[in-house]
Amino acid sequence: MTGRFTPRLAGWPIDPIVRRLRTLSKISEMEEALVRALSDRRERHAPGEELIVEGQGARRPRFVVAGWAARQRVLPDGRRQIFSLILPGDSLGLAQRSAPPAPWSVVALTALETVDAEPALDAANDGRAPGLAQAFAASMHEEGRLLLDHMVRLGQQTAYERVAHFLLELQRRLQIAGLGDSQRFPLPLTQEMLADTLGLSIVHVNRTLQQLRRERLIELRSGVAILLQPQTLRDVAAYEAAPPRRPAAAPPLRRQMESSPA
Amino acid sequence: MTGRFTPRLAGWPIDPIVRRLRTLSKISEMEEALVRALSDRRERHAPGEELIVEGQGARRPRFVVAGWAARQRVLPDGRRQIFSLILPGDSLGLAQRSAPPAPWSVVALTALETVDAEPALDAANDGRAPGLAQAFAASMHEEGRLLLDHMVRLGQQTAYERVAHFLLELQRRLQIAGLGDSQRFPLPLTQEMLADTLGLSIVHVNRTLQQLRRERLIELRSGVAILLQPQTLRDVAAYEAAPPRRPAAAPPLRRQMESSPA
DNA sequence: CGTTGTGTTGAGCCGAATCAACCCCGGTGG
DNA sequence: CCACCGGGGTTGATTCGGCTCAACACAACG
Repeated sequence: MTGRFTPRLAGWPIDPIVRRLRTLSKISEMEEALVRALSDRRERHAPGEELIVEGQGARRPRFVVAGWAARQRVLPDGRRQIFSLILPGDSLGLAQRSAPPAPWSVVALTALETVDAEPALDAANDGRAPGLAQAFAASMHEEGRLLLDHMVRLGQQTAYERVAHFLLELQRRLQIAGLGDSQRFPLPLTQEMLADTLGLSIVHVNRTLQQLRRERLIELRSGVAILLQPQTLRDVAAYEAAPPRRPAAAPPLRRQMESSPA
Repeated sequence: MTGRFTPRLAGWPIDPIVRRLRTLSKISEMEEALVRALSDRRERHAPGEELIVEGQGARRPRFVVAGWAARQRVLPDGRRQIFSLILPGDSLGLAQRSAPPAPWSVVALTALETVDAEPALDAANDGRAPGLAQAFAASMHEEGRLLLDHMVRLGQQTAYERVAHFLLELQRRLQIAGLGDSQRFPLPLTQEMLADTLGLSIVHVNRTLQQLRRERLIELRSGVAILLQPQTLRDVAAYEAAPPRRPAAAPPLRRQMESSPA
């Protein structure tokens, strides 16, 4: 389904999770074993299935082993905004244990495989797995950072910049999970999903992707994306993978907003 | 500075904080006293001052007593996106104690007054103030919800909807803090700040506000906003103050994105 | 009294949405 | 085996929301 990238190392299906956690914190042998043991409670989800329903009490925390999901909200008139994509190795509902009803839903975009993260989370919370605890904390911070990145895309960037920036984000995240390399990665999204993510129309996503292909910056074939010129993409998208460092522009102000009807 | 709304009850300057915490959780007498005692460590900030610098280690947690601030990021080319406004009663850096460098900055938009929240946070964390602990947790969830609301505005709504929706959010938050009522509230923002918040140009913010005034939905005078027809605004903005409840549209899918160069 | 910041207004342009076909492909069922 | 169907991708024509540019008004301030 997700192409040649997904299974790869048969026998180590939860590898993406371990790989990602390792980049977030130092994980002990015991902790890794604990995570690998999660594969017991595996679960499959069909595309379109809602793992978290907006306004409902939280479900149990899960890790995504394979497939993609989306955190989203749908407006009364049918418009939908995808807040973030949930990729293999990502967690889901970690912070929602004693939380109020979620103001968003999570739906499977592709065929999806998850495992119950509760045992790992418990171990982290009661001090048995400090490495995991730190990794989970880091994971939640990363999530927040990605959310803000996305907000900048939506609020400030052009379609061209948005697509470039978003592809770079996917490349980086998927490489961390052990899927794809510094250029190629699986991209099992329809243009409609991309549109709902990036706040663009389907047609315009299509044309923007074509422009990027025409300019030989990217290549798209059968669910696989290739960044032909990652650096050029980073330049056009003002993409910075790591926490940036700037001189800080602090705009002052004097008066308040006034209105005089002309 | 912020007009007739800000000081009001001289002698109870941190009232907004207490009011807001009360709506988030049940607060005991002792906890309230603890919060009121924070006014010791008051601090003033000039407009433009950066309370949190992007990429820097966290500063201590604070409550805003009076004035407005913004959580924002500035792009290399000068564009800036304001992620959220921080109003009187709001907290600042509650979750950033043992956190990595913030991927955003916080700057004072008006003259600002804050107090050190550390004593309250400590009391909440070590079990002395369970009510505060719950209020802080709720506060962080609220913050996340507002962030997602904002993302929907940026990604899916028109300028007209965005402005209406945003004004409604401000009205609700300020009323909770005890500033303004169900219609009027202080609005010490320049149109440029509004533009950077809503992802619009200054000129277009101006025209959109004028349209809302022309249609007699709002009124703006010397730093005070009045929602003349809140319900109409709610309708046009698809605004829901409380966690919504929908039938859930789950879009299925089949194939992956394909590309055939025509 | 100039200067600066903010709000306002008009003209023109452009990025992106909309509308409407059409193609290709895989699946289905007669 | 093939006609049909539906989802996804592509394309052209057209519209339009929002941006840019440019000027000007007004108030606060030094």
